[in-house]
Amino acid sequence: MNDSLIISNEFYSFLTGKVSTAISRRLQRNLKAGKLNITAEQWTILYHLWQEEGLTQQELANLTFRDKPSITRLINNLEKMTLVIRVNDKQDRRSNLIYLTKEGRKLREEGMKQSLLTLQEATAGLEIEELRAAQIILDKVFHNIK
Amino acid sequence: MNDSLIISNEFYSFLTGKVSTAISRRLQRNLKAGKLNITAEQWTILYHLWQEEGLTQQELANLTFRDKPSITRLINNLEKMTLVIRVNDKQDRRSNLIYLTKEGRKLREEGMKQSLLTLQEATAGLEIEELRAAQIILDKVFHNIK
DNA sequence: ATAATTAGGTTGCCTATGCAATTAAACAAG
DNA sequence: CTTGTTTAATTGCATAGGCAACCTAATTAT
Repeated sequence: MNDSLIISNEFYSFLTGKVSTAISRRLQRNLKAGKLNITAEQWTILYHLWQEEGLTQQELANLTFRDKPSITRLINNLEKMTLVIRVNDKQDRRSNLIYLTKEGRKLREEGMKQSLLTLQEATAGLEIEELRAAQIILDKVFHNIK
Repeated sequence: MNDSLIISNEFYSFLTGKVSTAISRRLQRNLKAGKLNITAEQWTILYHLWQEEGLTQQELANLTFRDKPSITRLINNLEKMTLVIRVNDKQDRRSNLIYLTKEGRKLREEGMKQSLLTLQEATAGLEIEELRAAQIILDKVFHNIK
């Protein structure tokens, strides 16, 4: 058994979600503490819309690494909550352009605040260089299997 | 805006599941290619049982970082598939001890093979030292927010 | 002993996800 | 044109997840 096998179990458990689900749950808790009634997944959609509105569902799927049906349902729920609206694209009638409602825009400040807090909690005591190093390694992993 | 904010977006997207969902999907595909009709989540349960049978559901919950209801349902499905069985603990009648069936044990070789393949695909071209470094950093993150 | 608390599991409710199949619009080729 | 292909989105089906409430068995305290 070589070195890569020796470390595999531990490393595997990290990559298969241990850390990311912990972060996701923490984000969820922080959002709730900030009186935001949205899920962590809904946050990822809103996050991109807070940066740029009028994205198509396909673009949101690419940005959040989900499949199209997942986006359809997330947008369904966000629309029910009147945080976003679908606007049919006049240029390409197959596409929906997703816009925030006033209500959706109002959540931006608190949403960004709670996600930044989550990030700070997650990376407390870590050096910038460590974070960069981890990012580079994870990036390589992602490109291997994406 | 300080350094930690500058890198936050990228790093955040990695931590919130980009890499782990990619691995999970790859594992799922590899299991299927190996003719194993189990989900990646079921694999994580079987993985621990292949190492030690007779674990309680609570122990499996701790090992896989899931809550108890999630384990209840995973075991329900695995039991329906006749891969595991619940055995009521005579010492502590609150607990179920989970054992593999013959059929469940038979999946071990192929299951481990496909997960090892997935790990190798994910970490191709990476140095052992890089993996160790990433593991240490992710471990710190996990301990910050677990 | 008995009451109060803790611990293991289950159920209900709601959200999220992946895959496969489908519809409808856009585009390309003949 | 019109046929064939690609692309955006939706729907169906099945699994999985968290949280809260609950039940029962075990443990602790009085």
